[in-house]
Parts: sequence; structure tokens; C-alpha cells
Amino acid sequence: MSNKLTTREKDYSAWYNELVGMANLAEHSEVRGCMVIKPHGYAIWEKMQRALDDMFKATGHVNAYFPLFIPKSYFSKEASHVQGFAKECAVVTHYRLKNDPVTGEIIVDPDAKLEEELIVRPTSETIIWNTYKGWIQSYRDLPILVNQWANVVRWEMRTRLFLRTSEFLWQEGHTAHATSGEAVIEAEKMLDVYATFAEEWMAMPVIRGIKTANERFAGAIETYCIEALMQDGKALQAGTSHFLGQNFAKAFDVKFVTNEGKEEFVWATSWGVSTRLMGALIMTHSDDNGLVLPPKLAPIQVAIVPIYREDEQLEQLRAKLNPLVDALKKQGVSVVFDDDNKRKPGWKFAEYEMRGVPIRIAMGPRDLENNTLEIARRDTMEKTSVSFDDALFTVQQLLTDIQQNLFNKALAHREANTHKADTWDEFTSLLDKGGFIAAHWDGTTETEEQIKQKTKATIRCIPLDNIKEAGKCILSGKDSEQRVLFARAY
RNA sequence: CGGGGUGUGGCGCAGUUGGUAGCGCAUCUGGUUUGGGACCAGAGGGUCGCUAGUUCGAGUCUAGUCACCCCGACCA
Repeated sequence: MSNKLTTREKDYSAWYNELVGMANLAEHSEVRGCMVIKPHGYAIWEKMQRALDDMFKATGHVNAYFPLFIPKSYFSKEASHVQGFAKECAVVTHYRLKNDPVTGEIIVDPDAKLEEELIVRPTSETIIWNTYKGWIQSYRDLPILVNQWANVVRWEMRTRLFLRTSEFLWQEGHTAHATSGEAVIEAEKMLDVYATFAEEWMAMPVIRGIKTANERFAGAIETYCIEALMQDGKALQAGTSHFLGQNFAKAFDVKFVTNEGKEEFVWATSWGVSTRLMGALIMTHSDDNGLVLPPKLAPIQVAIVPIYREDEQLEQLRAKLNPLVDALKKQGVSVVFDDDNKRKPGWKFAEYEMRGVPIRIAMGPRDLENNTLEIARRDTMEKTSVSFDDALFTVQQLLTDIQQNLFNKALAHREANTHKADTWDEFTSLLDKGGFIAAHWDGTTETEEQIKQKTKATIRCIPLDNIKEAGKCILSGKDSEQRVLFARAY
């Protein structure tokens, strides 16, 4: 392992890859476009999962599981949905291998060709709606509020650890409702859950908005999203929630009988967040010393490093620190007491910093004499010497402070990098600096496409809390009734 | 799929006009160390991505091939 991260100004992409590797989060697999999530990375993902899952349960949802394979014919039922995913599907065509009679090599048995190919799910709308058809007859069966934790496969041309991999982990919620209004409320509610999670757990401020028709999910009537701004000034879609209308119900013939005896199609939503959130977390807070984790998602919140020369000193430190460790654990703080004799303190300091541990405590002979210990916070890298008796209180205080400080810092960064543009020149010059740009747009897909072609900037969203304001489109000069949010994005 | 780049011990790299492979980190052993990634001494580890060709001789030249990375098109 080398010692330091290279500076991120030079090449953000390289810096990101290096960080992900050195912080022991993940690595590229030899399998095309896939990644191996290492234990430390997975521990963070598990904390995210748990928090999200609790929020889903609290809003009335339950978990279920559906097949990995989707018969090809299911896909063709919803026209825009196929179009959206057709180009990136992995397809199972055979079910058996055999030894080549001539060469002895393992080959695909040509006699084992499937009659109907199976698609490895890129998302589960089709198989789930095919299943819901059997679950729903009456209004009494509604709503169905189901979530699935799963892996999906999208054959992406270019991949990037966590942000875009051929296989990724996610959750996808699929709900069925009796009325349009109820489904819209559900889609908006789940967007809110995502936004709350992003801001309160990940300490990552997000903008809630809706996508333009062009950027909408394949098969959706309305796509809601949360958009975050990374440290390099690029935007990242961190979560989406879709109002699907009756598109999938019609495609899969899912009808229910109302309490008035009328037969109607069901209304649907789907919503998901993925391991991309890991990428978002990394790119929002990390610095050149490595990963920075918000306390709420840190697998280790406090690392205690004893500094000692002889075993006897270690014993003294252990005796002194054990009650503190116990007290912290009792408060629900995850803490490691690192008395590993194979590593030196300096090495441990650097390592915990690289891994993003929010608080580090060091205690040595000098502290024993003075009844003090040294507390270092990861977010600001400040070290303070505090009285041993105040340690418990200070740590608890600090965990809250760090969580809040990380959010504040990220918010300040976003605000400093969000600008209004009223002319094309202003727009393009702002784009090169990165960040969000609020600008007028005439509302047409053609203009949106042209802007994208000329500048690589996309409309990230139309913010939900947007203020109506008359203006002229920055490209076409036509009338516009509100600003929309542009950015270059991941 | 287009443009560019890289494949050499576990990781990062060097290797000149072709002459039989070296450096840093990591690893192992012993000792001294331990308050910011320790030091000294010693040791182990590579058919140079793969295949064919040129040559007395190929990490180096030629052709092919595979893989990966970066920049586009596509996307959460």
C-alpha cells in the first residue's frame, strides 16, 4: 500500500478510484464491468440498508423477493419500457455446459438452447407486475406496498466503481394502488424518504425535483428524483421515484373491482436507490486523507489507539480505558480498542483516517499521568486534549457535531456552486466551473437535446419547490415560466 | 462501437542501439523502536498478457490476439 492519496485537483477520476481502493471499499472484478465490494465497503452499505429498510417499514412497506430471470416476452409488453432497457440487457440463452468431444474443453451445449430466452433483470417492473396480476382482484387487495432488496444487471458500456457497474445492488419498491391520487402521493412520499435519508444519514443535501420528459424512466408518467452535487462540481442522481400511471397494469392486464363493482386498471409506482449511494457518499465528503464518513453510517464510530512501550503500560491503559469502551458501547456507539501490537500508532492513525472513522482517541503514558486523552475528529482533523472524565460526554457531543458539520459543509459547497444564468454566454462559462445552473428553458425536448449536445449539460430536474418566474429560454429565446436546474452529471 | 493509452514479482514502476531482468513499497526473519504511516541487517518471490514470426539470441523488433484503463455515444 502506498501512503498518500494523490491530489484530487489533478484528476478527480483517478483520485476517486485510488480512494475507493485505499479505503478498502471495493475493487474492479475480473468479470467485465463488475465490482467486488470489500468487507469495509459492504459494512457501510449494510448500515445504509438497515436505515432505509426501517424507513420503508415505518411507511407501511414489506419486503418480498422476485426472480432474477425475466422471460423475454414479458419485456415486450410495455413498449417504452423495452426501448429504455433493450440496449443493456444480459440474456440467458442456454442452460447446460458440456465437454467438447474433440478438444475436451468446456463448451455451451448447443442442444441446451432455451426455447424462450431469459433476461437477467435490469429492473423488476415486468416480472413483478406479471406476478401482481395474480394477487389483485378486488379493491380489498389494495394497496400493495412491496419492496425488494436485490441485484440487477445493466450491460453498461463504461463503468465506474459504485457509480455505474454492470451488476449493482439496490432496493426497488413496487406499489399498486386503487387511485391515481394515491399512487402519486406514494411516489412523492418515497422521494421524501430518500431525501430524508440522504440528508439526515448521509449528511448529503439533495434537491427534490421532477425529471423532464426526456430524462424520465422508461414507462413512467412522472419521474421524481433527488439530485446531489459532488465535490468536483458534477451532479449525481441519488434516487428516483416513479409514478407509473396505469402503463404496467395495462401491459400486464392487472385490473381490480371497485367497491362500486366496476372493473378498473391498477395505478402503480416504483422507486429505488442503489449502491450508487456509496459513490455519492464518498464523493460528497472525502478529502486527501481518505474517506470521511458521517457518524450515523460509520461502521466504526470511535477508534481508540493506546500508545505504549511495554506490556505493563498497555495493561494500565486497558484498565483505564475499558470502562470508557463499555460505557460507549452501552450508549450504542460502535468503538474499537485497537491494541494490535503489530502496527504502530502512527500507522493506525493514518489507517483510521483513510477509512473515514469519525473519531479517534489516543491515550499514552503522558495522558495516564495527567488523566487526559487526545480526541481527534476526522472532519476537521482537529486534535484536542480532554479530561478523561469528560470523554464519554465529549464523544457523544462530537458525533452529533460531525454529522451536522458534514451536512453544513456539503450544503455550503452546493450553495457556493449554484448559480443563475440568463444568457447563453453566462450559461456556458458557468458550466465550466461546475455546479448547478438555474436557467430558463422553453420546455421542449428539442432545445434540451441541443443544449446537451452543445455543452454536455443536462436538465437535472425541475425542483419541486420552484418559484414560477417569467423569462426567456437561454438557447431559443422563447418564453419560459420557470427556471430549471442544469449541470454536467455522472 | 470510434479515438487514445497500458499490460514486467502482491502493488506501483524502470528497463538505452536486441545480449538472458531491476528499483520502490509490501512480505518473511532477527534486533532496536512505539505521541503521525519507524530504523538497521538479512531473506524469499517474476517462463516480462497470450500466440506466431524475424534472429545465434526477444521484455525490447514484426504480425495477430486478449485483457484492462481513459475520452466519447448509453445510463441509476
